[in-house]
Amino acid sequence: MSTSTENYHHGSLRDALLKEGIAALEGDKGKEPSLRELARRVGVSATAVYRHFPDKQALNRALAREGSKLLGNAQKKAADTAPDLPTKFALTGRAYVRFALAHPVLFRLMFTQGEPVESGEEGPDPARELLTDITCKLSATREEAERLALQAWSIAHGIAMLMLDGRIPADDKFIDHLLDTGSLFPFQGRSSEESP
Amino acid sequence: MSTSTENYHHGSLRDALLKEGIAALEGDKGKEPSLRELARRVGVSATAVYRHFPDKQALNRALAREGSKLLGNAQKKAADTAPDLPTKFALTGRAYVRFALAHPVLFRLMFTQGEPVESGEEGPDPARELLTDITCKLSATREEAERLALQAWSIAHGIAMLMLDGRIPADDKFIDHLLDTGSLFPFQGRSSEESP
DNA sequence: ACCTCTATGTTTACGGTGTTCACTTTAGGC
DNA sequence: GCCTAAAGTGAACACCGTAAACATAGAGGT
Repeated sequence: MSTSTENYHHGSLRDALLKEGIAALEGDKGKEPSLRELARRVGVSATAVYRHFPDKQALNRALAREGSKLLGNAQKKAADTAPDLPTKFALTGRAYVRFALAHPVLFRLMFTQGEPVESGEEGPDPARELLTDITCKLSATREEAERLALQAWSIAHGIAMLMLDGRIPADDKFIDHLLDTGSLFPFQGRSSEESP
Repeated sequence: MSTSTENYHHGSLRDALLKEGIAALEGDKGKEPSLRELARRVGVSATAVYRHFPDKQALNRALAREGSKLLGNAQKKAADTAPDLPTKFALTGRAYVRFALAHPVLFRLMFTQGEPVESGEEGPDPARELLTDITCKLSATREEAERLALQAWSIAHGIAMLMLDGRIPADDKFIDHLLDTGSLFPFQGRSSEESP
């Protein structure tokens, strides 16, 4: 009984906290759980958390990194279903916004608590890598690729945020309507259809 | 001595709270002040606040509305310096992002605490009105105008948020670089220069 | 002029939070 | 089989938002 769960001593508390933390963030409530609440859920005293994270912010950062992985996977999966690059590009953006709507609290946390731009340190953001990877193949110059990537990111992020904040109807069709920037990205045709 | 400040009994507490609240949000700290802290600053007991706002969220909403006015003014001022519509459009977007960078906490509050999309009720958002006003004149159909407005809003908002969250360098030149969406909006030329 | 009534502000209190500190337990290496 | 360092505990502190009961002052009718 020392393999995984059940016996927190030695081993699993940190993972258990992350797992329960993510689960809590997915919960219907629009609020992130408190440190104490989280400890309660996992059946441990509040202060035990401090054996694994220096403070709540560190916990949140870990959760945010977990979320980045999830987002990266979602986008990768979306991109893999696309036949050509332009479609990959479009589906990637759509997956981004959909992820935000599907995990609102986690998504917010990812950007509120994330690392402060000095990219190097932590594991590289997979979502960002995928994006620049695509735009590099789509653009002539490296400069244009970077600009394209950041502009696309901005649009998707803006749509996601405005929808999360209730400023724009969070409608699935509406996502596509807004993401279809027509002439902005010349390669982006009216080709691909809705995926299920 | 009953005209304005000095004697809170009868009159000015609500306004004083809003004023001090905005001031606190502008303060260097990246954190919104607590209810109690705010009351302390204004020299009143914590519970006195509840005579003017049902709860903290209501106070925040009032502050958010105040912020919207400020943003609206900033954009209007920016738009007024522009000779033609396309330039108005461009400068409006730029003013939006710059406002966010200049008042990060307030800007966040405006969208975190704002009314839930059912526009009607409160005073109409001046910034949004200005934007749709411009895009209506720029687009042929009403539909295209609305789409243009929301797409432009999304880009600006995305840039603002990503910069606030430290995902993108919050550089002044960079704002223009990203906001220049080239062919997206055909009318948008390379005409206008930097404003002081 | 008085008395009253209501709007405004105060004190006290409760449950919740993040975090610190001194302590106990426990698992694994010698 | 000890012993030590890692892992978990409980009490305590300073905050927070909010509720309830109380205090006061100022306007307005009589």
